[in-house]
Amino acid sequence: MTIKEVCSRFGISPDTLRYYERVGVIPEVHRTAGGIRDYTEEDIGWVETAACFRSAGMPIDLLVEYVRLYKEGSSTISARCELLKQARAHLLAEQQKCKEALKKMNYKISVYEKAVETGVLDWNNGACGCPCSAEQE
Amino acid sequence: MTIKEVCSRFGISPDTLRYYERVGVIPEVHRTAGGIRDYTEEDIGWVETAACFRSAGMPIDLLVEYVRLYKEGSSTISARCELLKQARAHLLAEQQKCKEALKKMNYKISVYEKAVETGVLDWNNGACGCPCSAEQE
DNA sequence: ATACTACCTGGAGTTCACTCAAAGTCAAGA
DNA sequence: TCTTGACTTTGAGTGAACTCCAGGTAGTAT
Repeated sequence: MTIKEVCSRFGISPDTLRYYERVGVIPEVHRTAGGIRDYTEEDIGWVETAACFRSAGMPIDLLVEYVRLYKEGSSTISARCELLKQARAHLLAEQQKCKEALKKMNYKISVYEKAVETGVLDWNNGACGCPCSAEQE
Repeated sequence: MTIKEVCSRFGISPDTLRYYERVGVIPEVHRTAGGIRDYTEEDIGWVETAACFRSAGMPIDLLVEYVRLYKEGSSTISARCELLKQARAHLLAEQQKCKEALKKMNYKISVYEKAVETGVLDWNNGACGCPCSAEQE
């Protein structure tokens, strides 16, 4: 599979894919005799994993370290397991932050929707624990 | 409340707080006669909101635009409402990406935990739809 | 054989969100 | 009053993650 096909499949630019390979977010990709990248299913699996974790905000370093350990072979299995658990903690923290932001956001939107109807913003902070006191008008 | 107290309350550096004010993520903060920032409850409300949304990955521009509209007064209420809905969509997308990454991560960890016990990595891709074919060893 | 397009590399440039430094001011304690 | 330490501004510097560019090669269509 060409780089272009992989790009359109995952919504990543060719520059980004080459960058990922260069810094080690994914292992070296298979090439044609002429030196052009020809992604195997295995390569694509790595790209999908990298794209998934990156889109969730996982830092590059962590993915690079994982690939480094992977290349070292089965002696690093437990190290990789620890790394993944650390990565999971990171993701759970991100998810929690999203949740909190969404809670706050939903409250703000509900107040604004009422205001769009009535023309008056009516914050009711104490009741919801949402710190919107700064926005009384 | 001094800048230091606000910082320790939200885990933000003084530089970051001043930066937020400078670029307009939060409105101008109240000052003492000597020109030193003295955060009111209202100011703190803005900081909390900014910190919450920023930690969830909301871009600075969006928050700046919201504050800009807020300062323009009640004529921008419906515009602000639209902006918040757009922001919510952004957060929901983030949350979804976290969820997908966690699903993949949990599968990988489960495989690795088994491998740490047995010493053998045993991917079972077809069964879970998880693209881990790149990591068979 | 000749275009033409997509790919290659190495390295420089960009964007975002801070973060730091320099030089000066404010405020409390000895 | 002097010192000390926290605050102020302006502007430059940093790190992460791309993104672009120049100059060259691969592969296909005519």
